[in-house]
Amino acid sequence: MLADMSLRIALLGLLSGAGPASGYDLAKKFEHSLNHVWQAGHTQIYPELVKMAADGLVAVESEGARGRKIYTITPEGTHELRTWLTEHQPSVTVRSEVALQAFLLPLLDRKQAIAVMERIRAGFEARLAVLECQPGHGQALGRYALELGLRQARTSIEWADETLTDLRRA
Amino acid sequence: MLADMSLRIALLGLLSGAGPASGYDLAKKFEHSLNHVWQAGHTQIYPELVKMAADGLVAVESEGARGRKIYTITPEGTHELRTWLTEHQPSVTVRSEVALQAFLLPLLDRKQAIAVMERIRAGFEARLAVLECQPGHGQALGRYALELGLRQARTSIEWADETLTDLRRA
DNA sequence: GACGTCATGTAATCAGTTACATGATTGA
DNA sequence: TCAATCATGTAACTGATTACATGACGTC
Repeated sequence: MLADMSLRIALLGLLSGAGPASGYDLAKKFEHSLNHVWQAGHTQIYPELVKMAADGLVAVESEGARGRKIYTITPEGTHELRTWLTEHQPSVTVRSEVALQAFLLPLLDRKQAIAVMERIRAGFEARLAVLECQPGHGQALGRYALELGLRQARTSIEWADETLTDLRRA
Repeated sequence: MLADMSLRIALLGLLSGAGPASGYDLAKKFEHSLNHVWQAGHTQIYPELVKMAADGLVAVESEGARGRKIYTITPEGTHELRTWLTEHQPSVTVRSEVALQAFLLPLLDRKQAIAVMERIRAGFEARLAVLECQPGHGQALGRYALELGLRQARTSIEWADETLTDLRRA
């Protein structure tokens, strides 16, 4: 078993939850429903599907028009997915440019710090707007993650507002 | 200018905010104060400092005992840092294993889903405990980011609790 | 002298992004 | 016929992790 399985798991999860799909379809789903959870472009997805097929986790169900290849999850793939979900302790490596800017904010003078915080706030606001427009509130896959994203966005906006108040008062 | 400056910026920020330091010192600071914002080990930091010195952003101030090299930020380094802070629009690429598990949770049956959520909750609780023990509440650098981290951890725990209630009711 | 911490580095590998490349189909 | 979208891929590069390697200094 590989060390970092996240991309495979995300792909297996989509195939399991939303049925057979092509690499192209999966890339679209990454762009839309998965974007606040994990990211991957088609250049990463296509080769990964080939490797996963070689490992027996997925199989090409059929080849449609325009060379479209429909992948299905195999029983081994389903097993791998379940094992990861129930047994893998998720790592908590954070790498956030926003948090980094917040971390370094005290290096700036008051006026500049306020301007940076306002931009950060606007970013969170935009993110919240995107999540609110997202379907999947009632949808099976992704509804819990969406709720978490919404709450974190709202919390972040509150934090930005209070930080701005603090900066303006000082 | 490079595309991804985050590691450089983090190093410049630490040198600017906490004064001259060795690669070893900087690696320690990454482990302690920066860990909830950005991650980097010494194997990434040492070569990066060499490149940054070549680019004139930092300079070796002195060489101490045991081959210890003390780096200082240069005026060009300070300029690069300020420019990034005030002008760079932070990217919002999220890659969270926890959120991925939450996303895929509906694939599991009720009992398993509850067990996974309990583990996720425990993870957030542990994270909160670490952040609460962290100094830097009053400290210059990192206090805003710490406050954001604390709020997000608390929000995540609330989300986990309500999700658990929801799962148990169903 | 042995152990732990301080202190620096390289090499191999893996994950992820950007740029490049090709061709089919659909609709204006 | 032209443009947009569908659909797949490769190659080069950058960022990050893991494993390996070395040696100095302090203290028990």
